[in-house]
Amino acid sequence: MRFSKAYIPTTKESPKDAQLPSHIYLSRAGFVTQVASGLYNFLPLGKRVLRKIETIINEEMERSGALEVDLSFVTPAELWQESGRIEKFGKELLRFRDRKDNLFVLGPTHEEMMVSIVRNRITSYKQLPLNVYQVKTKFRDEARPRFGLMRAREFVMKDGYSFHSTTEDLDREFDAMEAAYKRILERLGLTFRIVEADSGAIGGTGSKELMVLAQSGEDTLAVCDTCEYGANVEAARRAIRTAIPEAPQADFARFKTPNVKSIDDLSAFFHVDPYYTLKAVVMRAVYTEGSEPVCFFIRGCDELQEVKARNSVGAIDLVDISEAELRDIGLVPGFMGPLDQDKIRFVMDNDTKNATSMICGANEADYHFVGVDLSVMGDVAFADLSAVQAGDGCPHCAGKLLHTKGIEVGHIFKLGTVYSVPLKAEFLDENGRSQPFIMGTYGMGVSRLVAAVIEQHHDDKGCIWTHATAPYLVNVMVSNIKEEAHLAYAEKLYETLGNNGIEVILDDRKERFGFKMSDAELIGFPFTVIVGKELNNGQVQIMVRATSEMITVEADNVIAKLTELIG
RNA sequence: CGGGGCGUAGCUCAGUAUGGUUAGAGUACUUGGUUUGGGACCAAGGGGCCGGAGGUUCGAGUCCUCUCGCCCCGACCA
Repeated sequence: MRFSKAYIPTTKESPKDAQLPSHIYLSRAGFVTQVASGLYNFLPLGKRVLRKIETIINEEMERSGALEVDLSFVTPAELWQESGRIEKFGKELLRFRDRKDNLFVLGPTHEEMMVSIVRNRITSYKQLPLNVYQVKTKFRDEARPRFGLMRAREFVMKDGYSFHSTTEDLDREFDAMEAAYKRILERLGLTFRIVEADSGAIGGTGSKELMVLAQSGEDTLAVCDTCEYGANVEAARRAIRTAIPEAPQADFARFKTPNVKSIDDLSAFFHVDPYYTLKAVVMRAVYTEGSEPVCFFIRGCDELQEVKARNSVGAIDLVDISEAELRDIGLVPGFMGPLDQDKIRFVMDNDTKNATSMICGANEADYHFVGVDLSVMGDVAFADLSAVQAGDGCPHCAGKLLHTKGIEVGHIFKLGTVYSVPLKAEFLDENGRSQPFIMGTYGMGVSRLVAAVIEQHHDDKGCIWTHATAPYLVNVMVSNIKEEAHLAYAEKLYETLGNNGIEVILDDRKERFGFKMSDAELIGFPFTVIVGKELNNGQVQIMVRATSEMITVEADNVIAKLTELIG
């Protein structure tokens, strides 16, 4: 491609709405333009990057035996009514009617459609397993699209679905998909972690997220500094604590603690480590039908992890509750404890099981119990409720957990029969009995990956594409096109590189050196060959974008050097 | 969906508190000339329903009401 013939509208100014590096640079360098909230146009460069990612995904899917399909973007609403998700998705589903007044939705994901193409066609265990996928535009009418391509309403996703007759076979495929996804991200040149994720309300038996590590990531991860363990904080576990503060000496007693309400107050009042205090957090748990207040007890040194708390009671949501409401129930804010407490449902953190020497509220204004032995609690609900903190021990090795930020670019999920049962998608097993398909689902955000590459690879000058994602690997830049010898050399180099299968662009624009250099850096081609005045000495320079290195090479040795650099 | 902010040239923004020449700058664009290794300079041009509707006024980019759009924080996000 010749730059002079290309359509690459670069700008000096960033769009005022852009915040993230990926959004700023992808706009400034002419990869995308915004159309409306959460809607983007891909210009020629952006489209090339998108296609490169898709190609790698397709190659790895082919390699792992998955079959590509392409399902209708517009899907009949009946399918969504059948699965019950039309209510669950709510306003995120963009609905509309056709001329015959039939209701349709734009597909936000394709579980229903995928099940529909398989059911009644795959009817025997002999036809299983099956793994089908597509790379397709999706639409979710997000309440708040943001961060450019990172959270758009219209986006490109690879979504795959596998169908199995046994959970063992699902496990095998799940592992195969994890390996395939890992290869895809490695080929793209990204630094990532595969982490354990919250399976959430959808149930299923396991899910993992693929997280591209970047400061701007929306998810917080707990990762081990020694082994491969990593988890979304929503699902992170930690080793049983070994460094335990010295226990306070106290017999069980009811102690007057006037106006001592917070953990800090309590800890200061008794000169005791917060580890030995019990924190009460009351929230209203909202269920599909109805709601109730629930009290979660954790150690004073811990923080409640809301997703874990929500899962522990099977709620779909937890909302804050006012002190006035607590009083109405008969609770005493600041002095709540689990002993002799029958006003509301409560759940205790696993780490409080059999805890001794504890201080907790006495459910009476200005009184706490000290020297509490929680093993007396016996048969109450325990669950993992607390948030993993930086420095906590890894559950798999002796390492420490650290917090880091990640961009969720993939999510693989063991669905089990969550969709096949309501959609009545069944096959006959070896014994001639009808069974629902056991399913897995494997998603990857293709357009989000475009942004993720830049979030992870940029500097203050612009994009730094990895070799596999670059719109063009080599930019041949003619410093001054009026120098006929320079232009002629560049033309020849451009042609030769192209003939050698290297994706190359020739910057033959009638612009000045600085202008073209800035564009090369903003766009982020991995290598720019500068053909300019050095050519008079028989030399050219290669700028390596990632390192800003300038390599001077003999003019007739450029291809060899580039080949070496590309590796 | 709650809270906050912003809509003026292709883009980035002044101008709006206190209504009053022909609505500005930078950049981008067109033409001519000079320049040519880090977003050049000179000159001459084109480009605006001041988001939209209604109102107040002799007069509205500016004041009032309504509306639409976009961004940020939060809630939400199989």
